Amino acid sequence: MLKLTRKVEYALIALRHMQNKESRAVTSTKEIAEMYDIPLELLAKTLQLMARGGIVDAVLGPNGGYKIKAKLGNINMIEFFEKIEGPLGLMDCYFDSDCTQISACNIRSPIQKINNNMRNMFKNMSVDEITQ
Amino acid sequence: MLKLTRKVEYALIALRHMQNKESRAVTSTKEIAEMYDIPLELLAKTLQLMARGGIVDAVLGPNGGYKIKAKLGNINMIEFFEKIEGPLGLMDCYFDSDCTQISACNIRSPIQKINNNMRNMFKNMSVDEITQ
DNA sequence: ATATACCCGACTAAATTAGTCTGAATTATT
DNA sequence: AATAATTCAGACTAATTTAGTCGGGTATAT
Repeated sequence: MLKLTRKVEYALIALRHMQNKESRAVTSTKEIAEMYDIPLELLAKTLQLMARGGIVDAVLGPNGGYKIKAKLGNINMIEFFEKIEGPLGLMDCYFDSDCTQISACNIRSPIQKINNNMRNMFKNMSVDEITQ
Repeated sequence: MLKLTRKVEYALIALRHMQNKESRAVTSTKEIAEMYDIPLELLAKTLQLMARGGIVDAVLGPNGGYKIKAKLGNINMIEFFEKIEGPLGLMDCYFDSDCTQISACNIRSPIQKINNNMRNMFKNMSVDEITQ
């Protein structure tokens, strides 16, 4: 419970790696995958997610790759997580809520407290705090 | 990612339910399972975990059940989670660390920051803040 | 005695996450 | 123009984790 996924880990590793290069430089998926021993296809997918999310820019063709586009100090961890994994909440009843138990449930609002606390914590943390 | 498990939910529901009774009263697994439409066997297991963890007391025999034993204000959420789910960390490398990537990993210590922040948040939250 | 409740561990099923594969589109280089 | 290196996209399979079930035990009020 309460674990990050590999995709998030890989995304952070990739960003941290790119951050140590000059801003013009482009980094290929392969370079990162080999350096950190990460499955190439999976890393590719997370880089694509970051590209769609506007975090990095993709450069096509040979000698292509990615470079950081966004100001990482302006992206908080909730935004980051959600770009990569989708909506974030401690339990499902915040999304689909087709939970049959919901009418009887006595912890909905109390749980919201935990949820809010957690979201606030991550909202107050920017990506570059982690990657820098 | 970052989800609570059902066992934790069920445990909180059960505690909240018991907290609204007089302290002598005993509550059976069945009563809670029916009231909140929770699978009986699974709820039984989480109540057993709480009993082992000293959070509740079990009363055997007919008319038996559970009652709250610990001062819920003195139990923080990390302790609570760990009694029910075992060791808690955002990624596995804090426990087993037979991760082959670990030597190259560039985010170990940065991730520890997130991890600590999260643990601190939950450490500063007591169970009765949720159940009350 | 018997029935009701907790205890415990092994087992199965479902859901989620991790990882793979296949085929396409783009473009620098030759 | 052909080739090779790269990203893009989605379907697929495998592994892991979580959820839930089952069977057999122990304690005890009646």
